[in-house]
Amino acid sequence: MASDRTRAFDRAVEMSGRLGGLLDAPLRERGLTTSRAAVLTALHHQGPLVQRALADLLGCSPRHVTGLVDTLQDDGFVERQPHPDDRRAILVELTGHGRATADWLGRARDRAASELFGGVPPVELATFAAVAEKIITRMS
Amino acid sequence: MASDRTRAFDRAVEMSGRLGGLLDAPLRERGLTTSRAAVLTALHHQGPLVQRALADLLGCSPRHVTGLVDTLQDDGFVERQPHPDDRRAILVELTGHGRATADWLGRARDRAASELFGGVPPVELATFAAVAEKIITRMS
DNA sequence: TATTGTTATACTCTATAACTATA
DNA sequence: TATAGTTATAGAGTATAACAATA
Repeated sequence: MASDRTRAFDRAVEMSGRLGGLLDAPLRERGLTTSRAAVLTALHHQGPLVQRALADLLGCSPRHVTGLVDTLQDDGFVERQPHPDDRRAILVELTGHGRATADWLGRARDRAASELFGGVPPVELATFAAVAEKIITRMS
Repeated sequence: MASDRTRAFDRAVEMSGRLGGLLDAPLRERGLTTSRAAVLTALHHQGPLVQRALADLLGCSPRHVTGLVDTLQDDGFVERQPHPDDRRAILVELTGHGRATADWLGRARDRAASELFGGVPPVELATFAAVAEKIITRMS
C-alpha cells in the first residue's frame, strides 16, 4: 500500500527532525555543533588531514572548513600545522583536548543508542537498520 | 548487544542527514525551504491561523514566523488578513497558489515515499515504522 | 498586566566568487 | 595552469530582548 510507505516516510522524517534536536544539546554544552563534531570525528578516525580532504569527507565547501577549523582552533580542539611537503597546504590535527572530546563523542553515541534503542528486540532492530540502510542507498 | 543498537543509531543519523538533502532540492525549485513548506502544510491542514498559533505548531519563535510569513507573502503563497475579533492578531491564509503548492507538497511526499520504500516487504515496512515511532516517543 | 506581532540585533550553517601563495 | 586556503559577500535558519498596539 502506498499509505504504508507514506507512514514509514513520515516517521523517518519526524525521526530526523527530533534526532537533530536530541544531539544538539549535549554537543552545545561542550562548545560543539553537529558539523564541528563531524570534524573532530573525522580527524579521530583518519588522523591529521589537510583542509581540502576534510571538505571532501564532510561534503562541504573548502571555505566552510576554514570557518569550522577556525572556531575549533580558537576553542583548543585542533591545531593547524604546516604541511611538510606542500607549502600551500595545512594539516589539521587534534589537540589533547580534541582527542578527549572525540572519545567523549564516541561514548555519547553509544549512550544515545542505548537510550533510544534499548529494549527493542534484536530482530526488529536488525530490520530497522536494514531498511534504513536500503533507503540510504537509494538516496545516495 | 550494544553494537547492534549503535549500528541502528548510526543508520538513523545517516538517514536523517540524507533525508534533509533529498527534500531540499525539489522544495528549492518552487521557492520553498523546509520551514516554509511546513508553514504551508500547517495552513493546509488547519486552515487560516494566527501567527502565534503557527509558532506553537512549528515549535519556533513568533519572531521567526514573522520572517517566514514575510517571504511566503512576498512570493504569493499566503496572505495576511486582519483578525475579525482581535485587532492585535493577524490571520495567515493560503492563496490559490499556496493551496496548489500545498497539494503538490502532498503528492511529492507520496512520490518520495514510494521511491524510497517501494519494494520493501510490508512486514519490514511495518517494523521500521514501529521502531521509528518508538524512538520518536523516547525523544519526545 | 498579559499577549500579538514587529524592530533590532546576533549567531550558526552554508555557498559562490575572487584572490594569494604555491605546485 | 591547477590547487590549497583565505577574504568578501550573501542567504537561510534561528534566537532573545525591547517595544508597539491591543486585550
